[in-house]
Amino acid sequence: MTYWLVKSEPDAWSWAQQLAKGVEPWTGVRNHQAAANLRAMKPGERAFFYHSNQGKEIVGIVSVLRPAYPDPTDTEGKWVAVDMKAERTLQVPVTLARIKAEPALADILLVRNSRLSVMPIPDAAWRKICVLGGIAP
DNA sequence: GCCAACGTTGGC
DNA sequence: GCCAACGTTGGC
Repeated sequence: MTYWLVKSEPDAWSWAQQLAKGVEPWTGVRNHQAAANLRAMKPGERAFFYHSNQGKEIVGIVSVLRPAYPDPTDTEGKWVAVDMKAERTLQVPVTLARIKAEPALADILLVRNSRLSVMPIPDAAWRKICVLGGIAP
């Protein structure tokens, strides 16, 4: 069971929209490392939903409803999408600043590689962020 | 708005 | 195959 984090610019797709819609295809990933992570996702695995650019905070949790399939927005057919389902909203959003202030979280890819949009999150970091977010892991 | 980090493109 | 130029992402 791997935990994940996915980024979305709230201008393009916000947590409020995800909550309202429930299930949404996660499309448009055009980076090989991120795409490899999408391909590794299994149904039922969970991911933090992070608002990039505006907010810069983890706001919710989604789960993988449908694993990797050809991204319908890719005409060449070489990239993949997954379907994400809204699970729950964090009691307290966990900001990037808060994460950076936490020595135990200094090594996560969100901090180490700010440009990666889909990444795995180690179990211990997942639990820590859930605590910071005011929810049970 | 700026810029660092990173990926991609194209000339050689 | 190297690397400079350029574009994009995303934090500040």
